[in-house]
Amino acid sequence: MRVSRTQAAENRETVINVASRLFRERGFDGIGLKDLMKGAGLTQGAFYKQFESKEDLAAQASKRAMESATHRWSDATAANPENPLEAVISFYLSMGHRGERMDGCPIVALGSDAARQGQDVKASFEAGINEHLEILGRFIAEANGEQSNSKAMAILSTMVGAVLLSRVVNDHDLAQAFLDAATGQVREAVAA
Amino acid sequence: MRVSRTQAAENRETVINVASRLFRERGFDGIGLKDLMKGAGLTQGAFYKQFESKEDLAAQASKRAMESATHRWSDATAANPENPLEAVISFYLSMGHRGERMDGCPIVALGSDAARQGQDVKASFEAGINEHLEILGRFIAEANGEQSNSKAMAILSTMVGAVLLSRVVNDHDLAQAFLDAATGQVREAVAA
DNA sequence: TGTACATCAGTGAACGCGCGTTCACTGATGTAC
DNA sequence: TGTACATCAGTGAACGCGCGTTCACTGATGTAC
Repeated sequence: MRVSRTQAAENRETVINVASRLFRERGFDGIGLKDLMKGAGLTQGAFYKQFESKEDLAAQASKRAMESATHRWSDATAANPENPLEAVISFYLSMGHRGERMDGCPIVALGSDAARQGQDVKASFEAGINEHLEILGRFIAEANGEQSNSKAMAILSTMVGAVLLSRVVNDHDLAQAFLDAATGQVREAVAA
Repeated sequence: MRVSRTQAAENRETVINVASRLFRERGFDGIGLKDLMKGAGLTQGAFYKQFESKEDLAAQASKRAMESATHRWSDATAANPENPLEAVISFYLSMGHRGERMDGCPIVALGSDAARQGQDVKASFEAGINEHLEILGRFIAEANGEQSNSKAMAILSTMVGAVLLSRVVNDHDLAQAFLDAATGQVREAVAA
């Protein structure tokens, strides 16, 4: 049965939000359209009224996931507005973040998968990464007055790699050691 | 028809080698047993004479992929034996490595997928990561006399993150910038 | 403002297909004597 | 060393299942008058 335009638009947003979380948890290939739509309270048949293909949804959901990641950075800095960089670092390089794949950084959760996707998905990631770099660059400038894009890239690399490595090992102590080592190096890089 | 024990053992090794490459290229969910066996010159029916399940193969192939990654590090250092650390850094953080998912570092190619797998796959990664850390630690000690596990972890994090980030963006220049930024930071970290 | 009709978001079944896994069978290999 | 038999790696078809996608249908929404 037909549904109002605003309701349809809301449903679309819900599907994208649900997908952005379930893709992160299970991978693009790890969850089907049926379960994705069910998570949004709809049936699979409605999917193609809103999206061109699963790949199309993957691109939309990747964009949404990256946007929600920048929101989480904002939330983290709200707790420590005097030192936003330190706030981001300690949130990102925490065992809490390691544990929540579904709501955590999409680069870590989906990076290996995204590298195999088409250019639309990569464009979503690229846009989000540029946004992340801009925010990081601003915080670094606040911390030491230096305007360095390269430093932001190196720091993002270290943080992404450390959380990824912490997730692929069983050993909690080793996972923690990666996060700690990265924290130390990032702090040094900022100060340098 | 039956095949000699040595032939059967060789076939098993071939399947593991093929899987270690195809999993890296397409992900654990991106390639089926039929194509995996075909890549080894066998039919799918033979699979369960050699492996318990696809997950079992994933664990074996992950182990093999990590081992072949350490071999590549050795090859890289053979080209520049006086500065093995620099040899590894410049090989790992290159656009060439970015482009060859199938033969490149499994942590980058499969890290996000591995984080969703069972403990056997993670154990394979963990063992390979420890091996990588040991090699890195040795090279760092050669370079500056310092014995620091933490430094090896931070450097590995930076390198893994940089290649992952370079792969999820379409823009070649941005990809190159991530590799360059990481190269700079890793060199500084070694010198520090 | 009220009525008649066209639109279209959502439903649920169906499509063909490839998946991981199982199985009866084959025939060369390995073993027992 | 030669023969008879048991073993078992590999074959190819079949299993049930879930996948992404399509489609006829429904009925409330939106539009035209």
